Amino acid sequence: MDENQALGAFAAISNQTRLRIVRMLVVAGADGRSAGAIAEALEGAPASRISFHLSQLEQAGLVESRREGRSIIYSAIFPALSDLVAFLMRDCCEGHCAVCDKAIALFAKCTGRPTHPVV
Amino acid sequence: MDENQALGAFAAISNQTRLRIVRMLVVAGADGRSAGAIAEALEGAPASRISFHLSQLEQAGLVESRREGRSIIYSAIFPALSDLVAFLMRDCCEGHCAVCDKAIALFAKCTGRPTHPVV
DNA sequence: GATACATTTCAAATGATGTTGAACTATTGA
DNA sequence: TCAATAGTTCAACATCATTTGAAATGTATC
Repeated sequence: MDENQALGAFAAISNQTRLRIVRMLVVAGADGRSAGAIAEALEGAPASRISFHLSQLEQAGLVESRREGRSIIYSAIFPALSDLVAFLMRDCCEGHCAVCDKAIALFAKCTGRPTHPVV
Repeated sequence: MDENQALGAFAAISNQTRLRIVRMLVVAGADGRSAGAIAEALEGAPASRISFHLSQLEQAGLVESRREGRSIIYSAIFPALSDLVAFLMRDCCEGHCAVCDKAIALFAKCTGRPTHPVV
């Protein structure tokens, strides 16, 4: 992850609607959630607005989409989230912080599947 | 950390100058860095601009400042950073992701001091 | 192949953010 | 107390992001 990707990703989650979507998709894991279900969870939001924000998130590399029948299913890209955290905390305390190093390494192992092996 | 604090924090680090400052202060650890030293590292930036961004970061709760003689020293607020990460990844995979839970718990232990005990 | 459903695209209006230099405040030391 | 150093505040200007409904696209079902 380079600086521009990180800036795009942070800009993406600095909007209320988009932050809510990302958190929703983090909880949903690899299964993801359809655009319609996302819009419904964010009650009162017109479809065009959700679509705009979903495409911003996809642009930022934080979520991906796949078509399933009439629906489009969005899911979080977990490696992108862990890279983002790593970008922010890298070289913490002049590189002498073993605790952060460990946390960064652990985040890199989250795949979005609850069944992944516990390290 | 509530949603509004998280939104403010993400907005803060979605600007190039501010992201560079935060990363610089993450590396610097608890010692921090003076406003002048920060401006110098970001060559070409007028003092008023750095000052504006530092106050935005302080407003967002990500950095704090203390006066030392003529200088004002800024440093990262490490618990705020770890809370921010936790806010984003909380309840990952419907709460069934032991790896993320572990990583979140570790980040909470980083104090910004390279000498803190390795857990 | 017509209809309903799920979602995206578009253009116009609105609102929020970032940059600049000049003037201001606070601290130190001669 | 005067000058030098370190940062901050201000107001004007420029730029970018968000919301909206209406129209368009792609997919399933009758």
